[in-house]
Amino acid sequence: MAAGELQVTLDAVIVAVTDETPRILVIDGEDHSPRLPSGPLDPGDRTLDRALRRFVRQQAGLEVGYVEQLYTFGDLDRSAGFVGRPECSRLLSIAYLALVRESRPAAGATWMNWYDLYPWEDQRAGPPPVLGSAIEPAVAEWVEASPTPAVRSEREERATMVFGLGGAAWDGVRVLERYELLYELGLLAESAGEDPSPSAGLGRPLQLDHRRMVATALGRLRGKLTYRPVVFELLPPTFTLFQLQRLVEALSGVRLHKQNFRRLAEGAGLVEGTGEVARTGGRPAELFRFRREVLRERPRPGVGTPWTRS
Amino acid sequence: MAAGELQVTLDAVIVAVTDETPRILVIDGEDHSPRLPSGPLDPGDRTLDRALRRFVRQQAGLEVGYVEQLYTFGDLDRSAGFVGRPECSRLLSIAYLALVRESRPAAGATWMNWYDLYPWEDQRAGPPPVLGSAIEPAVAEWVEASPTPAVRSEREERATMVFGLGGAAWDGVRVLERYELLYELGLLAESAGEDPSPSAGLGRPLQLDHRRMVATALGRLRGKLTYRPVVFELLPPTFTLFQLQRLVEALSGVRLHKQNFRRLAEGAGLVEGTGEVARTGGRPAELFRFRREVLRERPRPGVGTPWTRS
DNA sequence: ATAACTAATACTCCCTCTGAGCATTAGTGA
DNA sequence: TCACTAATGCTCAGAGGGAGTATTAGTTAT
Repeated sequence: MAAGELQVTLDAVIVAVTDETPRILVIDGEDHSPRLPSGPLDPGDRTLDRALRRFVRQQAGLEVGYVEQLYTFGDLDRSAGFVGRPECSRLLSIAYLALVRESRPAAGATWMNWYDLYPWEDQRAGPPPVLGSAIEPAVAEWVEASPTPAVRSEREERATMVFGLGGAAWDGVRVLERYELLYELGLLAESAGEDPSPSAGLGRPLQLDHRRMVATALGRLRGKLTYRPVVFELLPPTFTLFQLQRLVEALSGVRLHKQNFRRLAEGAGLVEGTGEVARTGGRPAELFRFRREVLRERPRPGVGTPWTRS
Repeated sequence: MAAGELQVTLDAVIVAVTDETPRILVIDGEDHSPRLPSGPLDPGDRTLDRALRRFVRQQAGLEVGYVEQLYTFGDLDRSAGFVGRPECSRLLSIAYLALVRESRPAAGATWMNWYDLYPWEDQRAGPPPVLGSAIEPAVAEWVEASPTPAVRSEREERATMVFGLGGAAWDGVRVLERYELLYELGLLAESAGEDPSPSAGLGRPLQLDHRRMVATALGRLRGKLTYRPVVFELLPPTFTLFQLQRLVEALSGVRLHKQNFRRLAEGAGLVEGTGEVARTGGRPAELFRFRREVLRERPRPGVGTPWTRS
């Protein structure tokens, strides 16, 4: 690969949720860490969208439904520290988010729990231990080590915003910003440099900057939940309200108040009961379906989540 | 240019607001319509961001502050109907949104009212006449012309969602969706095809698909207003609350309730008074400044707008 | 059978946010 | 001094949403 050469690929973050675990599809790298499904931009593809669906079909044997462009990555240091990629060539990757219902496994591809990549993002059982044991001390130290008061103020602001330190609110959407701060602090395997790094509990890396891409996807998805009915792309056509709630909790990483969730979902006209019931282990639950008409009634239908823990 | 060749550019939607008019920077095309500032991706640019700032400096003599990546356009039909571009070559454009404070004009570049591109988006003086005279009839006709009930239902849903027909709410953020529907209906100059097109009042086109890019930018900016304090990028360091309100109105295309706007801006801790006052023609107004601390206090600080007209 | 358990569903309370309007104040210019 | 302009202050009502209590309808263990 010559210096200055430009290579363009499409990368896909394919998300499915089974058993309250959000997963992404990764391709096993033999001696490397796993990587995202990714394909070249073929001159024959009329649209980028089609190109993406084509190579996802080829590589993962998957027919994706919902697809959305995420971000285009093209900085020169993307492959920093990664063997086999000269830094002088530019790698341009157009990342996509795709949601699928069924999670049929595919040859060479694996479903991977996305909280294995970002353990600190799963707050369903309260703040994860890594936060207190490794992250918050490191961030606090970084703030302390500020060379000037101005820098210190900047760092404080960032720490507060991003990790909700100092009693501030934790914003579930800021996945990427948290990832980037940890990256800068050298806490992640892919940024640790020569230091063997104390990356215990700080998640598994992916190839190149794919972990950053997935962070982008996660943040985007969490944000979109609240104003577009995207959850239903991940559900079977009929489901109980509790299933829906568990799904939203899995994606947002937060526990929700059951009764309020019901009220919200029904009150917003997001779902409607089918008369059928499902046996669930306790009192049988009514089965619901997505109410498409809500799109006509409300400008921004979605499932609200309290992003804040005080 | 050979078939199958790939050309990558960065395109910039640079926004400034003066006198309650949001404007974008365009480069005058001699015999074509205006185009966005756009530059090649240089191998020497370490990051895409820097590449953008560099060529904006070169082409428009402008130093931009806030910069955000918007979307990457790469479908094959992007240059459809545009002279001088064979359709077999793929044009990949990474579009950016940039906000600037001062609007010093630049040689070869002009500031253009963005509502000249989308007259239907400015609802500050009530629904613009084009909506009733041209758009709504055309959309209604399109719905009527549905071949099957299923298609009809889809079209109805889309018309309702996007243009707020049938008493539904108008969502200011859906700029791109409105543009795309009008495009599909053949109402816009760039989509009219052989038909000379009745594009009166339907806005001026830009080169290639640049009008679509600006629509993306506008929608994104309107959305971002509500949860990030981006407005202040467009304001001088010190301003009156009414100035701020006029700015938000200009961007969102909607009139706001003055007293409530004040309460909101102050109550949310978004701004703080400097003791100074400005002579405004009536009772002097206090000058305010952006309160940076709000970033630490609130997870998603922004100026709310009622996106809905019933 | 009956009790213990699980999970769904119903309802209440209260606080905040926000849309809308009325009222007052402090300047400018005829 | 009055008319006018624009800023500022205040009230009120309804919607939304966070949190808790109570009730119901099943399953499972004894």
